[in-house]
Amino acid sequence: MTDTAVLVEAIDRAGYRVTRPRRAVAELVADRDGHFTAADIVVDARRRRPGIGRATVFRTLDLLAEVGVVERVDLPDGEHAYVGCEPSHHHHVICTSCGRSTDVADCGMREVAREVERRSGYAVASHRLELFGTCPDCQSAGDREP
Amino acid sequence: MTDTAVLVEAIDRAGYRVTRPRRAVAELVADRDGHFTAADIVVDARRRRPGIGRATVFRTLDLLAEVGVVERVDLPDGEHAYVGCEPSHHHHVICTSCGRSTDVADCGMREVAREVERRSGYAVASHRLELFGTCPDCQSAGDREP
DNA sequence: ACCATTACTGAGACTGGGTATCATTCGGCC
DNA sequence: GGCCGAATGATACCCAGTCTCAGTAATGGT
Repeated sequence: MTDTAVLVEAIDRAGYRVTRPRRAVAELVADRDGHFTAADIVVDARRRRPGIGRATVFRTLDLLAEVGVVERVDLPDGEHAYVGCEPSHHHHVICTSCGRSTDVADCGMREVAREVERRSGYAVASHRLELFGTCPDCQSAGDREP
Repeated sequence: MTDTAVLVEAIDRAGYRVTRPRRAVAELVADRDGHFTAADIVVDARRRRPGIGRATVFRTLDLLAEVGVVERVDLPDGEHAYVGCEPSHHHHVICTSCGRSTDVADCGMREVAREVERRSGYAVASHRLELFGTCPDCQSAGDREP
């Protein structure tokens, strides 16, 4: 969960207008804990902020992603989702049990990429890494009631 | 590009029926060089093998993925695509210029995953890694005509 | 070679995510 | 307060992927 103000400020700082609908979407995103889909936010919006159009939700999520305070991830089942995050290069570990996600720094990916370049001859420009597993909370919960 | 026979045999070996439409899709997949989408194959099929239903193409691609001779990847733009590959754990480097892809072994991902576990407390169960860059051919082509 | 079983197929309807259009509104600067 | 263009929302639309179901054909047994 991120703070609404951070999201709004990122929009502002990037030179985009801070409008009522964008504020509303930012708030809904901030209230989310783990990963969420555009559809989730659309539902939230319909319930808690009627009057906000579907298209606007999609546009605002795109915007938040562009601004770097939210990132698109692909779940193992191929579904597109978003997670709130800090605007710097990093990856995500996603809990397959509760959906929460945590940012992690590069953790040696630089070396892996270099090794791949050496072996394949490719000039690696970017990569996408997503890790899936069980978060600490769900691990202890699982231990107690298996 | 993979050999049609390998694809067909994988289907057979897994206990599925080797039917005419499946053979046809396998052939179209084998003829593809880089990554391709389901839509690509649907188009190919309509042109070169009229009579094969859209649903069948999707079903067969799923099947090939399940059998492990083809893998689903997510392109940087979020598009779902497939690449032909050997049936073992590995990752892909995808050329953003020509679309060709190459398999690469783990290259130290084990260590990265362990490091992530240490830092985040998550029990990492699986990961998805895709690398994007320029393949050797496109690099030298780019050097010549920039 | 024939048959029976049943997995597989094709056509088309359907769903759901995402985008395009366009008249209207409203944020932000003067 | 007023202007102007960016942003909005309603809706139509598009495309990927799935479901349904009656018809078909690949296997395995004989």
